[in-house]
Amino acid sequence: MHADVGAKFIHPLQPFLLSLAKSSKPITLKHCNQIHAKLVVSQCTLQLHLINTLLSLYSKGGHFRHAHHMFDQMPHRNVVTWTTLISSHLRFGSLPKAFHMFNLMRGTDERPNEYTFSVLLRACTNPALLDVGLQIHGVMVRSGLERNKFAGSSLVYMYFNAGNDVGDACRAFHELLEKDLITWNLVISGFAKVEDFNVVKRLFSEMWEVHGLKPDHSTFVSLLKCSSSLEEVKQIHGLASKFGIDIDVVVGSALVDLYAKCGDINSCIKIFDSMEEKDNFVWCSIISGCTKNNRGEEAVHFFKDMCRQRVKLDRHVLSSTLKACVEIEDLNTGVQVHGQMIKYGHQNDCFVASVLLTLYASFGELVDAEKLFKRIDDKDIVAWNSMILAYAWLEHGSARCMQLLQELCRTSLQIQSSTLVAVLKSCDNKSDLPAGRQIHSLIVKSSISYHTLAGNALVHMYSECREIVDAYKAFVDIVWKDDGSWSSIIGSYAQNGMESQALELCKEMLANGIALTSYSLPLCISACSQLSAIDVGKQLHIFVIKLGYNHDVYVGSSIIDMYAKCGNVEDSEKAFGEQPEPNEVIYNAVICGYAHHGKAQEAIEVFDKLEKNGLPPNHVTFLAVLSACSHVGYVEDTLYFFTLMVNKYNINPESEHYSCLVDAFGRAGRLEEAYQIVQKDGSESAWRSLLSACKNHNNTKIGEKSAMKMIELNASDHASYILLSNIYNREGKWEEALKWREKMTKIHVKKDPGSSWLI
DNA sequence: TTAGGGTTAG
Repeated sequence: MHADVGAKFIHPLQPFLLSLAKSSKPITLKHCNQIHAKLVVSQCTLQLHLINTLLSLYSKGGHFRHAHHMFDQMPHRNVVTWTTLISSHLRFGSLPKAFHMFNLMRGTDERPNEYTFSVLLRACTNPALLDVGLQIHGVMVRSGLERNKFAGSSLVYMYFNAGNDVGDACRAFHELLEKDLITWNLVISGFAKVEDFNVVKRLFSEMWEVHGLKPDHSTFVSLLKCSSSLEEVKQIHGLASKFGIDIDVVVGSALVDLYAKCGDINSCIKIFDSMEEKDNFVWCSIISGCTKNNRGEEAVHFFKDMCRQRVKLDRHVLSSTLKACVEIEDLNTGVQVHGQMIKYGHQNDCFVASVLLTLYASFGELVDAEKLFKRIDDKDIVAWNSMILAYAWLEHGSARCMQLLQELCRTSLQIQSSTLVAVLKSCDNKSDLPAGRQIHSLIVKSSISYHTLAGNALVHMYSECREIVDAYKAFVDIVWKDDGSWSSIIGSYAQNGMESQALELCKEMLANGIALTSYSLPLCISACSQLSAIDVGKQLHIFVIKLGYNHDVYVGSSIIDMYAKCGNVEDSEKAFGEQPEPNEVIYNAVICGYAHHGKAQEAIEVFDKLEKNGLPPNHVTFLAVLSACSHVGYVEDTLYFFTLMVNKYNINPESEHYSCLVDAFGRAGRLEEAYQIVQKDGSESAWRSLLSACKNHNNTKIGEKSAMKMIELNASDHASYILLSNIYNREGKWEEALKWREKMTKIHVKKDPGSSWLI
């Protein structure tokens, strides 16, 4: 005779202990020890129900070793003691120890009850543990607890999550002797996970209308989980309001998330604002919801609100905010978030650090990105992908990408197709072709070559490496060609001098039922520009209007450029005038057009307009306006814009900018000044401009220097030899002239035959 | 006294 001698007697500590056990707050070790001491002092250590409660307090507070130690010291144990400790092992993540305990228990007189089975089955919720779950099911049948409400509903849960057939879960559900709300919710959630909206709706009606069980927040969350359209979300939202559950923090959070996924950001914000209680989930949902709907600024705004309200930030909120910073290119807020990461101890968290790494890398802060990557605690495949992508953005980053890929192969992580796609992005130069081919073979080996994304990346890589035949082969291999696949191959042809073939592919794409998009349209339109194919260009322009892409800046700028290059300045101007919100790319296109047509005055006027609209001109804008001015011999204007670029806009002049300046001075015959400028830059193109000016102004002295320099920089360029020999010819220095012509033949440099053609 | 369902991030 032993245990629970005072079981019927209610000890003064019991209500207190129970209230602690029911509380959701974890209890400190000190507090647990104090209670333990009180039980010892009041000689209650033989009252098993009190000791069991204390055991569960130790376990729930995370004081696992103390719980285990206490268990070892206990002279008497009942089924509750064993179940509590098994649950404690599972809470701590040790499945083998939990099952070991279960086996030890079966060696005693204590029989497992419905709670014991429930705890064990809850641990078997992944397919790898289905066998274990089946064994427990067998033991349960022998215990006669299979149809028990608790044990049986855990069986339903196990089959939904670990099983491969919802039929097993349904059978377990129908066998149950008693079904409560939680049991119904389990089966509804099970079908919601497999996105069977019709079954979910039928179960919902049966539960409420036939069995009279009132749905709760959990039921609605499952209903929301499998709704896919805005209409369905609105329906469920209405139903939840009827039951008065729409204000629940969990349902509200799910609603915010789903409205965002359906693109109805206004409803999201409305629900968010109406919620009295806001937890981290809902803050995270609103922040990521805004980001998903291209409202990154608002996402950042919500984050700052959250900080002002001194809400504790978790890893979900931090990573969502950082994602918004990446989208809107907001480094300042990103740095603030970094501060908060350190404050809350999340600086080495994989989810958070991976996005911060991407943000730093996108601003070229590679050292910071690398530091973050090195410190990430348990790097997962996404963290590796982020770092590979960071290297891929670098110029000549392929070697580092390949090195990282090798390191990754040495880990136990499974490489994803996105990993290889990231490495392929770094192969953007002819010299990267061997690396690109290596990745191609890896893609074939890992049988993802038929994946659309991997195939598109291969086409793009071969195109960047100027291997058009291989690009086309990779394109042919893609089983499901999407808009991206077609755009990649059209771009590949258009950018490698095969514009008419690009337009043929465009026709083929349309015949295959793939519509023109904002990606493929600019490529096709610019192919027309190169070919001066104004008729096709006009047809594409009609498509643009029909499909509603006329306000897209990429499409718009390609149209402006196409008309200008085809010689139709009026239509180019008209297309410009139709842009509601022109950005700098649109302005650049029109300025370039004027430059092509020698309309310097108009180019300058558009430049002024751009500045007045508060848009920052970039290096392309300056190249356009400088070339417009230099072509017509506006020396002072060219100099003015060059100075403006350097002094006001802090743009470092590139060789092309210097060449324009040299060209302007050269055309005006101010060759000494031009010569001074060329020496500042020293590029081939600047010397070329100077040489051609010398030829036009018969300047032998500087011309000779320029040609020599040109030959030194590029010995295989025929132009310098010819220009030099022409200069000597004009001077009457025939022998010199002949010498340079002979030199040219010797090193197999031949003058390109001139060519011109029109469609 | 032990147990079961739900929402968020890269």
